[in-house]
Amino acid sequence: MSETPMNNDAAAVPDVATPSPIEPTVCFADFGLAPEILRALTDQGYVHPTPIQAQAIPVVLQGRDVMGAAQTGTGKTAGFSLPIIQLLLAHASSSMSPARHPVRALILTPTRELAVQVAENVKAYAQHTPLRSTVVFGGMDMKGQTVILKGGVEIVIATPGRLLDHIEQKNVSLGQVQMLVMDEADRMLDMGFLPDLQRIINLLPKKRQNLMFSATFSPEIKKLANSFLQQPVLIEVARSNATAEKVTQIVYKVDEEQKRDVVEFLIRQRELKQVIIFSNTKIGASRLSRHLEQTGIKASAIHGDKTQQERMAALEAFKQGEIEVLVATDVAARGLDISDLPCVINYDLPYNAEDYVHRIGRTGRAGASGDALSVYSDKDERLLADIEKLIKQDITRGELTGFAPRTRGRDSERGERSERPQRGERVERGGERSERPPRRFEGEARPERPARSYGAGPLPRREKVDPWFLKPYEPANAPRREAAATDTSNGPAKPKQKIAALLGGLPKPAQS
DNA sequence: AAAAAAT
Repeated sequence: MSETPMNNDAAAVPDVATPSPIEPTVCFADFGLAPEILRALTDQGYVHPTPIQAQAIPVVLQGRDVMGAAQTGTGKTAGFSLPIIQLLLAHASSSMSPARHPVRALILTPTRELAVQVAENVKAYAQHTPLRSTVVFGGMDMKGQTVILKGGVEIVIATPGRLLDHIEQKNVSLGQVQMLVMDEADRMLDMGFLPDLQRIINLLPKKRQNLMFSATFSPEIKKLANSFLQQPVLIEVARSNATAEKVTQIVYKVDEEQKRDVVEFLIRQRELKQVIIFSNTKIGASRLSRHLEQTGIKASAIHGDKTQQERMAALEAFKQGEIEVLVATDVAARGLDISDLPCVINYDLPYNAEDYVHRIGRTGRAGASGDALSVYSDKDERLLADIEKLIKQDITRGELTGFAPRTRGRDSERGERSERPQRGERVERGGERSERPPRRFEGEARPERPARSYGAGPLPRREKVDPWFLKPYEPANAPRREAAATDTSNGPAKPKQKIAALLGGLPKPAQS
């Protein structure tokens, strides 16, 4: 409910149309929220809180720390931002002076997109209040962010790295922060943000309210919670590893080379107009997206090699319905506010079984039904077994009735050619794509490839290229991030092993 | 074995 619904048409049912039948009907008006906040909620047509909101809002208003187990789409964002706004409102200043607008609430998120979404929600909820909020994240010019920070804001939503950058440059001070939110804390640990988190937390006043949200409860998360939450109230909405019951899951076993065509077939057969396809690799996402476009399906890729502008443009185009297919890496698996999709497709089975749950959590939300389709091949049997073990259910094996594997004559050459990574090939830019007519490479050399890349003569036979070769060269002995290492006595992203040490020298469990 | 994030 806090999350903006995908379909904004008037006929769309609000996320929370049906309050739990056991509970008496609760309204936002029952929480004693300020009229300005209720007005913002009314503006958006929200009346009834989701379960997590109903639980979290009163607890946060009491000033208690919270450990929340909830995924995106449960209304978590409103669950913490509404009471935060309410609490800050009690001492809001209407003065224009920056000094009167110190940062009082800090919300940290693992990914940039999530930060933007949370910020949009906060802004909407606080629109009738004098509270100011802003979002800071990497990949964008610092200047605009700096101006806003220096102007004074009460609520900052940030990804950790860029926030530290601003702190170091004295663009922002966190000495007055009263409330800290760590959203998707498990994800932040996975991504090696712990050292950054520690540095940020060290800059906050000791006396503050802490809210931590996590989709899973690994031992690491529990340690983190113990280290900085004070007698937290545990709020749990749905079991973290439970798959939504309304999601119909089907897996299709196909030849590895056919995955692409099968995905295309599924999109056409089901006439999918809003679907996310997950790929395990950035390059795979780009290629599949390009292939779909060549077959006339409006598609775009989103992953970490895209510029921030491209990522935001793709997301927006998808939300607007300008593109039908968003091919994504796991940048979009969690947190991203793309929900209520009728269908999600796994082009690759995720290496982490848990990610499967997160991926298919994009569909079948709020009582709606959804389909999660996956294609896999022989070599993925193990991954599938892991997934089924985690979700404790067998997934239906689907039959591809009507799918005609392409018997390619010379056509196969085109297929292979466009699939192979080209030397010097870059991830395609979002902008030029729409203007580019579908192209075929009927065996001819791509015009833009410089001939000297391969020297004179026929193209060398290309063996199966490992995409990692296409990464920029990094000397193995480069003294990477040494400064950061000395600073925190912790290197970069070495999550699991270092966590115990960071959390205060807990005795290591005796195991190898 | 990959991806995400500060540059």
